Amino acid sequence: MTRWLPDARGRLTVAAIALYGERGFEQTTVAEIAERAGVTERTFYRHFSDKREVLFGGSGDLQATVIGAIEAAPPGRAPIDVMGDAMASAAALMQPGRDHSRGRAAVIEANPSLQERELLKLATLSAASAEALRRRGVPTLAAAVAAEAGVTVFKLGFERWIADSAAGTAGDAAGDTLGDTAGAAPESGDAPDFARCIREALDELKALTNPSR
Amino acid sequence: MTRWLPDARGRLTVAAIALYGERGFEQTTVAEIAERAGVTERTFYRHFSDKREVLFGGSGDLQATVIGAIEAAPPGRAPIDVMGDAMASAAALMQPGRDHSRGRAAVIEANPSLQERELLKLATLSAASAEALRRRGVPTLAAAVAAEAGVTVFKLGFERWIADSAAGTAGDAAGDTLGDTAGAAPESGDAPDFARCIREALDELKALTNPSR
DNA sequence: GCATTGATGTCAGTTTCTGTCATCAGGCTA
DNA sequence: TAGCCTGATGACAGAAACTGACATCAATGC
Repeated sequence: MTRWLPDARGRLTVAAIALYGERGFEQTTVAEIAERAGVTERTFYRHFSDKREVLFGGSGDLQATVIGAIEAAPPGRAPIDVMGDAMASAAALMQPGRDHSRGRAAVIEANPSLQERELLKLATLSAASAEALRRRGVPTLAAAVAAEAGVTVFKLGFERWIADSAAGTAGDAAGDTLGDTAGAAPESGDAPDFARCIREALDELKALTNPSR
Repeated sequence: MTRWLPDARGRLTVAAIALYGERGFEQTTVAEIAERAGVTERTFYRHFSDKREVLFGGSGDLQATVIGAIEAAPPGRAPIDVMGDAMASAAALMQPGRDHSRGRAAVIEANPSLQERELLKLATLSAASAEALRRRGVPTLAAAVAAEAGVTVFKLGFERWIADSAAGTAGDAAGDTLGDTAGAAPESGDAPDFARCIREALDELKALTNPSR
């Protein structure tokens, strides 16, 4: 007979996201999260370093995927394309969890203190990616710039992936804060493909820095 | 007769930086900062939203300078150069406070929670810069990318400006984590010029994204 | 003179986060 | 089977970060 229900960490994550969404991050106490998950407040802090970290439990996996993809890239490939491919492969893993990602992003967007944490995670990812590129022989500055570009592409692609396309019926183009409406949703009503969003963002970034051809 | 000593905010800032440097950020309590500044803890929180914010009191001025420079730039100038000039003009204002900046940077580098705050400030600066570029007629995506590049250049230039060149006698080249030793210090023993560091970083970034010529 | 204002003090209270020790199911070994 | 770890959790105390409410009183303006 088990002494406790399994996967306390998972229950804490679910409870936290639900409560943050229902009543807001600041209006939720750790004690409430713990209670809904059926554990003690102390147990929350054994699984997560603080109240924000519970929203970023997947960042380790994300980084591992990206770094692995960089290391597995063919030797001759340009750094920026290595980054693009790596981000696209991470995106593919996230594709099934689009609803989860949307809810999470909405919570983060509403709270500067969560944005801080997200920026730190992305900066860490960028630094680790640059280091991985360097191990492939890319010079220091070029590696840092390519890694930063890759993270930027990830952000841009994520925004498009998450953007409310085909939420209701067809023809809803309101709330498009990014200027032009993108493709990336072949059939109206389907969820857009994250990896494709990233590749599109990368192409546009390339066109921008190399307008001649 | 004045009821309180003037400039409580300034005294709090000085006290905080001193204590954070002496015994570390986490080992310092707000009560200690307030005591050294001759005020109560409550007054600290009237001037700064939290314990970290006291290190970022100048970020408002920095952003105002950058945005002002963007708006004052000649109409035809390329967005990336507008950003470079804007960052250089902000750098000029910071030049006299190099020692202060170094101490502050050391404290931030040692504390992830302060790095978070710094990343948020820089992201805010980037977003505001992009908005200012957009008001000049730069398309949305190009504005965002140029602004991001400008902030990156600021970071790179700052690292070089702060790097320990000519601390003791001549010929000390240890601790150079950035690969090649930069110029930017015409006479050995002088503090490097921040604006020049930024222009150099910008030139290298340009060379990187446009290797052909 | 006198009311108003604004920066600060005072104090109680909530919440976040940490250190420490106790508990006890499951697994391992004799 | 008995007995000893181990690891995850509970229980509890406490420091420190922050907040809200009200009081104080020099300076300012009428």
